[in-house]
Amino acid sequence: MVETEQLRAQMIEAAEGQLAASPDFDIATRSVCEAVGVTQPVLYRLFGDKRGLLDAVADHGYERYAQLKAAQEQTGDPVADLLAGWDGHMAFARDNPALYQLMFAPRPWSHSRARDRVFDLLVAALVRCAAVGRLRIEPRAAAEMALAANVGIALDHIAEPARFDSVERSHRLRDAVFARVLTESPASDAARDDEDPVRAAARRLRAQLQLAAADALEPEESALLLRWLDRMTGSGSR
Amino acid sequence: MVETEQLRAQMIEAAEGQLAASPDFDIATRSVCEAVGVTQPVLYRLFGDKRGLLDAVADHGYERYAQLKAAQEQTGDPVADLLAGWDGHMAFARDNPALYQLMFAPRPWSHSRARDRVFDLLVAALVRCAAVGRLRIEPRAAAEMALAANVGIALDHIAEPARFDSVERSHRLRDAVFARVLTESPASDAARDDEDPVRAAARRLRAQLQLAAADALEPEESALLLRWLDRMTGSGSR
DNA sequence: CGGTCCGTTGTATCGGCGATATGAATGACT
DNA sequence: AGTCATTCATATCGCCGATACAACGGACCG
Repeated sequence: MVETEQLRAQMIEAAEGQLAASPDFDIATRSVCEAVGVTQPVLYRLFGDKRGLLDAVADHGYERYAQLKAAQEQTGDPVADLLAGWDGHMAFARDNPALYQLMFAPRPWSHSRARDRVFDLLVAALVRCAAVGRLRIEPRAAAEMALAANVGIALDHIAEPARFDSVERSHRLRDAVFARVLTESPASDAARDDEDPVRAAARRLRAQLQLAAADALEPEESALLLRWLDRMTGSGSR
Repeated sequence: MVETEQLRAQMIEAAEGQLAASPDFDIATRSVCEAVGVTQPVLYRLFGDKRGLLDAVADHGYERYAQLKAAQEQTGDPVADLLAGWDGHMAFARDNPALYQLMFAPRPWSHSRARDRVFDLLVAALVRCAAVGRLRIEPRAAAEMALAANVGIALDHIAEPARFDSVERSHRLRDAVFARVLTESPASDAARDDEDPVRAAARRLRAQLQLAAADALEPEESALLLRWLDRMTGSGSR
């Protein structure tokens, strides 16, 4: 039944369109079914219930989000990519406010992993920064900070789109977060004065290993090495 | 008609209680009316529609928020009050997730000014910091950054309460924002440059310990540490 | 003191919603 | 060709937000 998958896609697309058009950020299952010419039980067979449909819409929103990110993160400088990623996130929220809220605002009983996948995308971008020695803290901790701040300012902007200095506000918060997350200059000198240089070197090696596995080591050896590096860098958060 | 205002308060209280108990962060007007023994038209006369009721609940939530803030922001150090305000905001979100989302998540056509009043509270706290020369940027710009970041990490925490290092995450973002917002040391102090960094760090750690106890230390150890920090920061300058 | 008028309340109901039971229809497999 | 499982459409249920309407009650005025 390939047609089933096409029908799923059609209903998700219709739901997303109606969600973007709806002023109250909500849709009716009846309306979605009528838009694609099927009856309600079809929806409940394909998605379980309304929440299942919304989860599918949120996951589909991640697909477009990932495409937008993949289309623009191609610079050689990972730090520039990171800053551009913040602005791209804001642009996505501005262009799809209802979908954005569906993806990033807490919904009870939501099974959508859209936010986690965006988190993983951000972690990858931060690991690329760590590989060139520009990251000061663990990538996952940095991603938690940056994503939370980005979502916060984006929801703020959705709630009050009348503000004129929204870009400046966004950049002020962005720079504040990344000033604490990133190092000032390219770490040709890897050692910061107030930190253990051994620890910094270990962190950099771990980032490199996350980007590309070490060919010279067996998988078991790599796993043990990563555990050692975790202990050396004191990463409490998984 | 004083009874009208009492009825309003009763309905708001009932709505807030049912909102906190409801797992889907939603309430039914019928249920609220039954809880206080009135019929539905009464609700629509007092609040206009369901959104009016929710706006009233959000504004009432601000009252409790303001009481919580007024109860704890009484230290002499405005910077310590600011940091404590961040943690108090997180505690409010943790204890009232549904109410918090009602107050701070974007709701279409919402006329509640709860968020703006919280913003004003934050501006006032930042102005007090500026009064002692600790603020680097304009209070309103600083409040926009801090509130957006605080809401972002709070909503993140509501969505995934299973995280264990939530306090560390919150403090990381908090420190990142305020590091850009605040100056390192009192600007009125002429000898700012030759201030002992150890003393500054000790002062900062003492402020941290006043906000939240150190989990890694025993109570006796924390007490001894506080005495040491008092000696390190006490005499000498200001 | 009594009548009229206006605001308030309760009853009943409307239209829409999410979700589902149930019989008809379709297609595959034996 | 017949049987069975799957899928679909009709009809419906229960709940919700919101409202029309008439009965009730008190205030004001003659």
